[in-house]
Amino acid sequence: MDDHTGYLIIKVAGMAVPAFERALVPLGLNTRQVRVLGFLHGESLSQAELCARTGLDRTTMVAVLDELEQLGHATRERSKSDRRKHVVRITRNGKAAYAKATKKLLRAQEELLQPLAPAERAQLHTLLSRLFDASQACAPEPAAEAVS
Amino acid sequence: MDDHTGYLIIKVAGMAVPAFERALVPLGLNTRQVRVLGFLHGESLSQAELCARTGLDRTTMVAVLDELEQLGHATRERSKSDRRKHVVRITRNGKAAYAKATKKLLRAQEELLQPLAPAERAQLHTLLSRLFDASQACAPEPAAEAVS
DNA sequence: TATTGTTATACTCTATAACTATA
DNA sequence: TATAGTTATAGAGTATAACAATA
Repeated sequence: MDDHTGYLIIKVAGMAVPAFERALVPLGLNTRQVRVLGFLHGESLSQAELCARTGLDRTTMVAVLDELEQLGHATRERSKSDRRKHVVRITRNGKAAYAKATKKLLRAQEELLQPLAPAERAQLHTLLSRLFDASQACAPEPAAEAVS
Repeated sequence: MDDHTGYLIIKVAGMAVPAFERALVPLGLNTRQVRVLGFLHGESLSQAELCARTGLDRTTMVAVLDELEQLGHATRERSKSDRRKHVVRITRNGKAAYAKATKKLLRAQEELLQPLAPAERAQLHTLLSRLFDASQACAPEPAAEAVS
């Protein structure tokens, strides 16, 4: 069973996940927090919209935003147009942290892919993209809108 | 961040894991059980040796073997040479179940890799092998011996 | 004293349901 | 009635420690 491609994918991912988590430890962040910050980089979103984009459920999102707020990387305030919603914004500190995190993650990825030549990395990327895109084509999600 | 290779690997693995688990549902098995059965296919091993090969810890192994024993796929008996050890053997039923499971997993893999042409699948396999082997070369584990 | 298998415990993740406030 | 956010709770999964039997 160990020589199957599907098993290899899972094994390599099993190496990647802790590598990325480790890379963020010096910043006091985890990958979930960085992922949420990434979606806030360009626009402010409600928690429900963040859930739709990240795939996290709303109870998890509450915890992640509690953490990001405490770190000073994001803020929550009531929406003026719909007072049920919280507008989540990334702070200046949050943007700086996200930039640092991106660099750390890229370096971790470099290390992970180091056994491959540049052309091979591009090949791998293309092949994985094809697999991922094919699965996304099956279950299309409507994009969420930004909020004021 | 979504366009990074490391993230793609994790995403594709996130598709593969539930696909494999789903493929085994009709057999009443999970991937962990099948993985353990695979190591028993050729030889009988103690629980500690199974742990060394599968990477599962010994408390988890107890639970997995309880399940396999109840399903009639494996047996435990005390080793004659060292009465602390349990010799774990796969049964005839267990071998049959493992054969069926392997077919199911292969079919699930076929489906997962269906977006790629045969040559591309081979390419993907080679690239992932290189990444996996490189990581294994860093942390070599001594192989466990069989037991009577 | 160390090792094997076992049990008990705790801790993390995740999923569900219930509650509030707003619409 | 439905939605957004929150809280509480229960379940699976995993890791740690303690224990009995054996070496």
